[in-house]
Amino acid sequence: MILKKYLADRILNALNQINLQGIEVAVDRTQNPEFGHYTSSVSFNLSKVLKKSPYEIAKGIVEKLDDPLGLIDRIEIKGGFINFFLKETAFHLVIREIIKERANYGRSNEGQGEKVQIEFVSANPSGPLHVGNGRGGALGDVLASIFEWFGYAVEREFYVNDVGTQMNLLALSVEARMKELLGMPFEFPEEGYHGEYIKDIARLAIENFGDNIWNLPQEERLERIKEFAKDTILEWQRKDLEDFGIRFDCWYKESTLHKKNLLKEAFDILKANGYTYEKDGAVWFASTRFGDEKDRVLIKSDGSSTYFLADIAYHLDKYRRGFSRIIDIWGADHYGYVARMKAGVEALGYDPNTLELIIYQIVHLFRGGSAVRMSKRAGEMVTLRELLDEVGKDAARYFFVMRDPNSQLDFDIDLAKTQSANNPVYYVQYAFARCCSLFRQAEARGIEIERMFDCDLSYLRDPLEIELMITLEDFPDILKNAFYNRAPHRLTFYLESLAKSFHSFYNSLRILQEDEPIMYARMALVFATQQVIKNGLDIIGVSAPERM
RNA sequence: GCGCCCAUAGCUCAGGUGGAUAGAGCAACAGACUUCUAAUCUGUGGGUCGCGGGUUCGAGUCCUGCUGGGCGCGCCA
Repeated sequence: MILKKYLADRILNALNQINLQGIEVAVDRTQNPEFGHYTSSVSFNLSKVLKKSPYEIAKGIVEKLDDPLGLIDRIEIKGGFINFFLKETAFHLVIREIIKERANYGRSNEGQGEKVQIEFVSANPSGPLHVGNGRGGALGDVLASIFEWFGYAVEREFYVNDVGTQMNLLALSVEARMKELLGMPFEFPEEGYHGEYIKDIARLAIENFGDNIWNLPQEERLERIKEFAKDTILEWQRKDLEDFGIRFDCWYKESTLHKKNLLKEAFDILKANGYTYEKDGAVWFASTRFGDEKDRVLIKSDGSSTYFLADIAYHLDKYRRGFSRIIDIWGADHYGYVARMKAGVEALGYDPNTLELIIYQIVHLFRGGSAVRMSKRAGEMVTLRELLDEVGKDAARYFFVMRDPNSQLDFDIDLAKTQSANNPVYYVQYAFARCCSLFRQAEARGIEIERMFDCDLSYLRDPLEIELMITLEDFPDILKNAFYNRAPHRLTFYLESLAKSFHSFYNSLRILQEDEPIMYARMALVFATQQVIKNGLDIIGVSAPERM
């Protein structure tokens, strides 16, 4: 980014001299070496305003262009594009920058410590996490890291729906399985949870409670079973997420909202603002006034509140906790709630633009080339735990963030498991391990590794070296791109291209050798590469193994 | 029926704010290890960017109408 920024600044400077301010200048990498290292198409954008041809404008800009650091070798104007050919010394600045910044290369403080909350996963405590939760988890966690890299104070939060009929159903389901295991007559609840894990909980519950539980009145017994089942499942989820590399700053329980009387408070605000009305014995929220398709019920005719009201209360609480930006990450099946949620916060009096809803599409698992069938109803979901046990944390995280959240994800379990070139995770990790191995080798040979930090980089001039340096230069830009577009997958694509660049370089140019000036310069390049791969993998939450 | 997402090479997918000849991985084929890790590299072939219009210097990208697939449209949670 330092080079692109430098060139953009040069153009801005030149535009200033012809009295043009506030223009957005983009400088990009080129696809074709014929067009130089970097290019800008500003002249096309200015052509309308200035009523001159792009070529004339480009010429005007180039005439006024300065080069205080002396990085530009030559400039060509082709069809209005301004093509920059840089001297090799320009790219050496990138290496210097990385050596200076190290683990901070790519960071920015533009968030200035602003408080941001990202809420994700938030699975119901009615069963183990499934693979869909894995995608939401990886996406949320990586986005959170990216926000941190941009200087935001990020809180990761998990919302626990520990209230409502589903919890009662859970208790009834477990109780039934307990009776079954004990050989007692039992009746399985109509809409109960059928998964095998219910039997596991039942087994644990029998162990935990002993025979005494059956002496309690049913209501109390179910209450105890409910608490036990919920805690057991939450513990499973917490453990799964930890093994998945995710640690939440806060597990926020819905029951807390009730204890703090926040549902009533939120309701009163909506009412006071005139957005509620009664109809058919229920109380409604006029969300259509904020663009929702239809109005929504807040309080049902039986007097109980809806899940939606709890959600409004929850968001009220989020704002009160001082977050200036709130991000909810939801699966595609929750898309229908986006409009009403936005309407909710707006009706509470907050700027709906500070609430961001990120929707990710569903995950399909593939094994042996065919889709793995899953049925939520029958409780036949592939759990996150099973996936983790099978493919490991690194592959799982990488694969989940590998795709645009807007696209459905085909997760190829076989591919994630292969320890070969086909697996992009290994490909990237291997590049890192190679760097490490090289420094081990250097150490074994008694090479004074430290000398690379202030060596003469002018020996880096091979096209493969230049290409690698240009790729390294790109990292902060890619990160910015991933940040602004909430698109972590751009990072995985970048890392693969960086690894590719490195492997090509490594394969055809000798690093450790007799010629010391060349050796140290190349070692510095390897060091920079190693650092950037590490930074990228850190953000994704994938390990960078020193040996493979 | 309505809303949203998706459609790019045989397969899986990249292609912020419109920029030059649309890219990568896999698969296929042909090559490269006495030398720093071959979990690597080099080369070849492969395309009506779902279809039709439109906007403009320029469209895979923006608008519009279709087609096909996914998700959602409860006083469920």
